[in-house]
Amino acid sequence: MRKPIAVRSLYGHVMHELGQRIVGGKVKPGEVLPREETLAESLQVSRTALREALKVLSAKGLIESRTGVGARVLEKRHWNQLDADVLAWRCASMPTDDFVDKLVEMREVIEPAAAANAARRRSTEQLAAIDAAYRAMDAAQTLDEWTAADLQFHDAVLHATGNELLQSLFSVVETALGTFFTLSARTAGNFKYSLPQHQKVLEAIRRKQPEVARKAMHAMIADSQANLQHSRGRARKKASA
Amino acid sequence: MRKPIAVRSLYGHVMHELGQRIVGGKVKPGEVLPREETLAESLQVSRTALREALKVLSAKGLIESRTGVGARVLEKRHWNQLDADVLAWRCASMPTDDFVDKLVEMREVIEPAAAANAARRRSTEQLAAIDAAYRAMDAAQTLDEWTAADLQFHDAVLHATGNELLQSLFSVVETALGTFFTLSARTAGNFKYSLPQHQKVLEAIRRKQPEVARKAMHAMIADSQANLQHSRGRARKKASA
DNA sequence: ATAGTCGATTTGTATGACAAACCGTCCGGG
DNA sequence: CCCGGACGGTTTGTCATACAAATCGACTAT
Repeated sequence: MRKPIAVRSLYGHVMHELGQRIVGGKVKPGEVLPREETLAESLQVSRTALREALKVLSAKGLIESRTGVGARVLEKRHWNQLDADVLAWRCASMPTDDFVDKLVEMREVIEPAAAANAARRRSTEQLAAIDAAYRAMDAAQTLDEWTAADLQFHDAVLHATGNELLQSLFSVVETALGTFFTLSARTAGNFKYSLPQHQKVLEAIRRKQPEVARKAMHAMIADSQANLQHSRGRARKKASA
Repeated sequence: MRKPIAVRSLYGHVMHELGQRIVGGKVKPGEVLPREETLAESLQVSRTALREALKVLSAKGLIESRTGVGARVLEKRHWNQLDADVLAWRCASMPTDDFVDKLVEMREVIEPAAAANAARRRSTEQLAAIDAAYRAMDAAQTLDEWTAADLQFHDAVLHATGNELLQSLFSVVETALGTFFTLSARTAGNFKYSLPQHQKVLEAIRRKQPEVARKAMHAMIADSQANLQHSRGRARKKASA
């Protein structure tokens, strides 16, 4: 009796399975899922476990259960699009260019503003955290180390704003950076190319220069976007060749 | 604050009760809740209903259940701060000045950027929706009508960005506007005073002038913030008198 | 033709039972 | 004395079953 290593709880498995089906478009908004008893049987779990999964999906705004009717898939407009799971499900298959653009746009809204606020209000400890992340990026030997340190850097900047609401948007930044690493052309060859840009952000926050920090962060995002466009072009050419 | 739903499901009641206790600070991060059987008894529900509530709270990042240990309240850093329920619970009692400032800050990050993007990309239908909301604000006779139309206006602007991730931040804007209406000094006397500012945003979006729209939205938020500061001053004076 | 009623369907809640994971304790060996 | 492993109590995780409540559609009476 072997169990997968990445052990998730039973209900977690069910939730992911159904969540991916919905977000992936296998069942469309307006449709109703099979009745709980049937679903539970087809997923090999008890109705209890299934129902807990449905409750959480309902909390994420994906479905709505009504007695006598069933669980209906809600319109995308009701989905909790910023939820980490929902974002992950949207990236489960290769994300569309359209979606990547929206992620980049979110970064452009969030991160320059965050950098500016961080430059205004960062504490000494918060600056130290950003600095530590920067040094970890500098010291990174592998792509994995770099990725982890990069995420830590952006998280530390959000944290330094002192606004926990802003920090909760990290799931968006995380997803955006994740797809960037997946799609980007340069990551394989020279994954450290954006280090100087990170340094500029760090220094601006250290010196408490909000507008400098904002522009530095903006430049960094714009550059990574250009990078994406570039690799997109290559992918196109490759596909049509 | 307004009550969205009159009758809630049983598990919904339990979830709100526990959610408020946690967010309100009655049980602090690190503490563990009583065991499920005890909690269920004290809340007069079955373990089934209680567990569904706990699952959803867990999905919102408020608690973590581990077998053999119990349900532990997580650090605030893990909370899903952008969740509509979590925001509502933070406003359940009179929100702290600190929290209101953070809400305003979020608006300053989100809405000017959204207005600019809306001005860039709005469709004819999306513009019509913003226009309709504006006219509803103009025609409002009561504070309730105004409030509803105002929310609709800001939602329509977010929608017009065409970025559903951005639109999911409406819960934040909604909460911010809600506390504004609760706390603001001017709402009682002349609740329509911000109509011209909304008109400027509308016109800029109509004319597809991103930077004009951004500045108009920014001015609107800055003004409402000033308004809040003003009523805060009065509240202070009153309290110390 | 329409309103009201009834019944079939599906979710909501309750209850009891057991499995699985966790924690502290106790015990034995070094 | 110190330390590691086994053991048992505690708590959550999952399952099975039963019934209550809500909903929708069809049928009936007027």
